[in-house]
Amino acid sequence: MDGTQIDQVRRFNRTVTERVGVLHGHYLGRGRPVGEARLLWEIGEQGQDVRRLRERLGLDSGYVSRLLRSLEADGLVTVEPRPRDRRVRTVRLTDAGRAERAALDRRSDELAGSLLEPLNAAQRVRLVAAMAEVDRLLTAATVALDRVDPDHPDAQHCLRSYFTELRERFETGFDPARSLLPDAGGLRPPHGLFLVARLHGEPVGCAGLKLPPGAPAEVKRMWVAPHTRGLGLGRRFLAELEARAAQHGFDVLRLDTNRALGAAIGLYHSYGFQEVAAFNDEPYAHHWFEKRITSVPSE
Amino acid sequence: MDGTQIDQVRRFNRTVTERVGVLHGHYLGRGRPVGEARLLWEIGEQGQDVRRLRERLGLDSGYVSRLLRSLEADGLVTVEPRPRDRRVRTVRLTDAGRAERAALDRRSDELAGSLLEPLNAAQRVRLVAAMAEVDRLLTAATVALDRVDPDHPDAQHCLRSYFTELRERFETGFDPARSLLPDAGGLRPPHGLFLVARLHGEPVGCAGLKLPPGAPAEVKRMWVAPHTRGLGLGRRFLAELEARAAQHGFDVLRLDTNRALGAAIGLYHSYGFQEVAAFNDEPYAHHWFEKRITSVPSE
DNA sequence: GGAGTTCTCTGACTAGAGTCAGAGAGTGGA
DNA sequence: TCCACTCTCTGACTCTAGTCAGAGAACTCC
Repeated sequence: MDGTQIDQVRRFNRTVTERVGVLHGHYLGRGRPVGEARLLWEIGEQGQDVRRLRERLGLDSGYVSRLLRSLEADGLVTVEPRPRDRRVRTVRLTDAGRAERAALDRRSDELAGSLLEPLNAAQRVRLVAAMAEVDRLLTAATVALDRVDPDHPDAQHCLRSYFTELRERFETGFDPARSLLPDAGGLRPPHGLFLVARLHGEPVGCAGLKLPPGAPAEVKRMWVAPHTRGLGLGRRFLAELEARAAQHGFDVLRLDTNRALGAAIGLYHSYGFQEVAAFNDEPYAHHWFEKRITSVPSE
Repeated sequence: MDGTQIDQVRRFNRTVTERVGVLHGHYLGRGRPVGEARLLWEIGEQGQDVRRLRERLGLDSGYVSRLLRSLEADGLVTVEPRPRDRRVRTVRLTDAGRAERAALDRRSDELAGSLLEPLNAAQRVRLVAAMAEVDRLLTAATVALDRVDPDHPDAQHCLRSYFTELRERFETGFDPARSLLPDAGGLRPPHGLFLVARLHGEPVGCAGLKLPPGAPAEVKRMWVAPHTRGLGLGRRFLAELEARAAQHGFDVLRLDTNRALGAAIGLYHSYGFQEVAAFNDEPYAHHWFEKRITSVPSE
């Protein structure tokens, strides 16, 4: 990361907060405090529990409560206890609330339009493409990789999605029972670990690592949610797993994969894996890969 | 401007205000209200008059005064009457103020760094390039074109810069006295007009239009400040002049230029001008261009 | 020297955006 | 049934970021 890059990022921040920020306050603020507008937005068409709103917006419970009272007084929302658990309260938009939300929506469109308006068609295309790129890369930078137990709900969610996808993509379908699965404890310390990637708290990918004593480390069950592909997450998982395997003193990382997973195979090649002879008899595998890594035993 | 573009701009706005905005408040806000920080920044190394600070930041005089009192109480600035006009007061940073400003600067760097930090080298390069593009195009969209009298200080500033540049770039140098200049009134109504481009209030370009009765309209003295080249300003000037000439009922737009101005010649070609035989005996011209335009007499 | 102007400052207010410490209703398990 | 816990709400504050209406000093022009 060099000084020129930092300077460019700072220039970008200044220009963007100036242009977008000023217009944002100007358009969206009209007549309604930003806090209320955000809330109105976050409630959505089907309503939300108050606690969830609080989490999503990261606000104090007292503050949210007060905002809701104000929206309620304006007739934009109704707040009712959830039948099953009457401590939890559910917020729903009234018709007036829906109308107000649509108005916000329109203003948001106007704001976007006013950024493009002074430009000619060619410039618009370039601006939008550059914005998409910035958007994608900033999003990528927001994804967090955390080690969790494979039984954690987020891990389970990813694994279910992973199996579903394999079932759809493998020519032969996929039955976890037929596959060489690590035993229950295989992906938790001390002989393994499991990572999930999260974007705004939602799980969007996973990867497991087997650390068998006396054998090479092995990547298992790497999966990235379709809507977050193209952010370089697969590569980041590999780098993280490689670093962790190295920390545990391993000097070879390997994995097997199915020929239907073309993008993954491309990734393994470009990340420095070499194709090797079959090192196991996984029935769903067509390719086996291996990479020498630099062991860095922790002291 | 289509819906997909609007959607992408909105996604961009959301991601950017989230990432940049959150970090902005977090980093820069530390210990000092944003208002004070902005002021500290705007004072700069050599100090500033209070009125100018007010203008630049667009703030109420009472508010600025109070912010200055607070900075003064913290020993960061000194405020003194200007010797020549004791109504105007000049703010200067103390050593402590300079240190505080440097700390803000560092935090700004950290903020920029924290956006890049989670990315790998290739992604950083792509992000920075995309940010530069967004920055450039949003800046382009901020430039305003206004009609002014050619004697207006902003117009004069541009014209002086224009002549200086011609003097440096023409093989033969440039002496306005030898050139075919429109007479004093030539670039003001009813037989002409003069435009300046302004970015944040600063003049960054100009272009004149002659509207001689019974002859084609003519572009004169088009100039764009070096630091704003590449924003499509030249093309925007031409489009604006063409539209205005058309409004006045002209159906041909022409201009002459010197062979040293390669970029301009490229622009004229790509904008639809055809090279024609010399239509005047301007001693500094090597190329003459003409474009048919659609006359739209105002009713 | 006086009138009108310019510039800055002070006092009095307002709105938004939160924070913090309970209170009270509701739930689940021993 | 009781106890601990969860969830939401209320009251009492705080801090920013302003706005508005003069007051008073300094300047300019006549």
